[in-house]
This record gives sequence, C-alpha cells and structure tokens, in this order.
Amino acid sequence: MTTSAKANVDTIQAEIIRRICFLDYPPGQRLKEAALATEFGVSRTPVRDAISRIKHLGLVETRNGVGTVVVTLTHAQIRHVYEMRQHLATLIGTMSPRPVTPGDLARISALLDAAISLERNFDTRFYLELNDQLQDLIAELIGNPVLRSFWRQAYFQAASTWYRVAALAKAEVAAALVQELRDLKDAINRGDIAAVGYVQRVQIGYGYQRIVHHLFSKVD
Amino acid sequence: MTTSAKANVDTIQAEIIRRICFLDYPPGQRLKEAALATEFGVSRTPVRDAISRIKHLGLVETRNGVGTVVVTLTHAQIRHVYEMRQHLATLIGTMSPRPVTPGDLARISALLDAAISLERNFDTRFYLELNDQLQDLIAELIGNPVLRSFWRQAYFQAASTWYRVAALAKAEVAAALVQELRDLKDAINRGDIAAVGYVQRVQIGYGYQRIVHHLFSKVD
DNA sequence: TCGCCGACATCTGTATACAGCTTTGTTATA
DNA sequence: TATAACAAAGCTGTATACAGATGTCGGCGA
Repeated sequence: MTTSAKANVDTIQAEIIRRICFLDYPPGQRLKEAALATEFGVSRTPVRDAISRIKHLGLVETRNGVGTVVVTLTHAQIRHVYEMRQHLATLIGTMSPRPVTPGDLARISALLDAAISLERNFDTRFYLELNDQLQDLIAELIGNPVLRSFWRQAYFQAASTWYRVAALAKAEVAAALVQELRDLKDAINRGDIAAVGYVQRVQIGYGYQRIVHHLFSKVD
Repeated sequence: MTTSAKANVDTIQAEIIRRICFLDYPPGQRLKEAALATEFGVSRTPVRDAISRIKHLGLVETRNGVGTVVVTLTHAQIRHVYEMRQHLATLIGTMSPRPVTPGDLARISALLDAAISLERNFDTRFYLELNDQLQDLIAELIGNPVLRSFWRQAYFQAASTWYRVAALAKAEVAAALVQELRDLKDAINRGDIAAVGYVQRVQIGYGYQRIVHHLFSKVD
C-alpha cells in the first residue's frame, strides 16, 4: 500500500497512529523509518519527526540500533487509561460544549444506520472505522480545546486494546455500539451534551469490562 | 549561557519548555533552530526534534521561512487551560494516588520554609523555581501516569501566564504560595492526597482570578 | 550438546548540504 | 516624495551521508 502523493509530517503522524490504533501495527511490531520513508515517498527526516511525536504520546518506544516498537500496555496501564477516559467523559458536558448543529444529528444518524447494518453482517474493519468516526464527532462537540486534546490522546492509547476485543466478541460489541449510538442520537437530538458525556462514561465502563473479560481472564 | 556538555533531545526539550514557562522566551519570542543548535553544541536535527514536540504541546508555532515563535494565548485559551486544570486537580486524589513517603513531607516542608523567606524578600526567579518544584512534587504524587501526563501538559500551558502575574503582584503571590504550602503540608502530613487535590483546585481558582485582575482588566 | 565469542547486518541518532519560502532593504520610476 | 518592483539575506523543510549501537548468526571449544 504505497501512497503515491508526497505526504507531510502531520499526515504521516496521523496515518501511523491510525495503523497502531487499528492494529495494522500490533503491539511489538517494529517500525522501520527507512521503510516508512519509502512508502510515503519522503526521506527519513519527516518520518522521524512523526515518530518522535508518537513516541511522546506513549504509543511507541524506540531503542537505538533496534528500531521503533509499538508498546505493549500492561493491564495496569490499560486500567489507568480507561479510568482517565471515564473521568474525561463526564467533563465533556460540563466544560463549555459547542452548540449542536443539524449536521451533528445527521452524522450520528448515519453512524447509527451503519451500526445496525453491522449488527447483521459484522466486519471488524468496518467496526473500527465507525468507532473512529464517532470519536471524531464527539471530540468536535468538546468546546474546550485542552479537553479535546486530552480526550483524543486517551482515545489513541485505548484504541488498540479496545479493538483487539472487538475481533473476539463481535456480536457483543456490535450490539453495544448500536445501543450507544441510539443513546447518543437521543442526547444530541435534545442538544444535551452532558448526556453525551454520561453515555460515553457508561460505554467506556462496559468496554473496560469486556477487556477484562476477554483479554485479562485468559491464562497467559 | 552555553551548555558545554552535549545534550540529547529530551534535555533540549525540557530546557526550552522551561525557558518558555519561565518567560525567558516570552510570547512572541522567535526561536532559531541554528542558534539553539550552536548553544547546545549539537546540530539542528535534535533541536528540530525537540521543537517539533513542543509545537505539538501547543507552546510554539512554526512558520516556514520565518521561524518558531512562542504562542500568545488568548484570554479564552487561558480560561480553558485553567478550567481544565481545576478539574484535573480534583482527580488527583480520587485516581489511585501513590502513597505518601517521609521524603514528600520533607520536601514540602523545605518548600514552605523557602516560601516564608520569599515573603520577606521577594525574588521573581526564586518564586518560579519554587512553584516548579512544587508542581513536580505534586505530579509525583499522582499514581495514574495518564493523569500525570495531562497534569504536566496543562501546567506547561498555564505557567507563562501565571508567572507573568507573579512579576506584577509579588507580595500577593508570595502570601498565596505560603498559604498553599501550609495547606499542602497539612494534607500530606495526614496522607490525604484528595486534600492535596482540593487545595490545588482552590489555588488554581485564585490564580485565575489574579490573572483576570492583573492582566485582563488592563486596557490594551 | 551447550555455552561463549566475534564478525556482520541492520537500524536509529546525528551532521550537513541544499531547496523553498518569507521578510526586508534598496532602487528605480511616476 | 511615495510607491512598486526586485534582489538579497535568513529561516525552516527535506534529503542524504555517516557514525554509533544492538540484534543475529555462525564457529569454536568444553
């Protein structure tokens, strides 16, 4: 999958983050600057820049002479991320949210329709895309740019683990997504951003329970 | 102030952030990669790396052909940062804090003594150093690494504005620091990290009021 | 067969050269 | 004198070459 057009640093960063979140680069995967540079059609410099920032987000670690590896989160770290995400969720509604527009409602409706079709015919990749779009929509509803940044960061850290569960418990996560989107559509329809936050908080809690059940309970 | 020893990227990043927070690089200041490279005794590459990450933290902006400038926060942005910091403060105690050690108490006591001496003989630079050390201590009390990271980020964004007020209202901020440290020492003495968070929340509120009073009320 | 050691391959970290963009000072013209 | 065009300097963005570090694999000896 070689991108023909020359990409800039931000594009490269976003794409690598996306691949980590979507498990195209699973934990332990080694990223090679030279290979990425070739793929994106640039030199190693902008790739290094992008990786350097991703490293600072805590998604990868680089060791000299070895390469850059996608971090494997410990159970405790995953718990910490989810704990934080729950608290951030409740702040979404309380901290100067942006007013709801008709476009928001249209987007959430489209996502709900897509999720319902997903329930009948599950596709992991499509589930990831849907969630990604939903996270983007919610982030945009956050009026405080500082909170929005933190929300995104925490999402990046949680995503890969979350999506690992999705591949294991397909029907379960599809049903949960439909329910979540129904609740969110209702909340957005009323212009009640605080309710959006509470729905998120609850769903994050469910998500963590699924992680514990499907990943942590397994014997290593 | 030329650092004789060769510095690595992390050192350079921390030093530049420090200079921005301490207003050695005030808002609008232009940072030149070449000059910094010379000063730190390295090439432009690691300096660029450091600046790239600082840029991603929102402390500076880079324009091609012009340079990297320290951002000037708008009133709204400052309010957003302080709002976020207040909420994060309350989370300090609730999210799995690390147990208090005798070393913590010794450090807070030393800071209190220093603050008391500062009240009699104010020195802006010394005030900054004291606050910086206090922020470090509090960050270390946070058990959740995600929250700790967010706490630090928000501090970096708030610091320069906060310290701009310190130069204007010396007696006022010195007295507030003494009071804050007395409360914190008391809380830490009881091992009550939740109280530490509440003290922080209150003090952040006071700090924002001082900013509004001393900076925003002025006619531009 | 197991353990140790050394050469090799490979990857990141850094330095440096060059290209592209922006600003600014200067000069010519109305 | 004012203004517009132009040239030059300076900065960041990128490419590339080299140095340093680490994993890997084969051979040797006990």
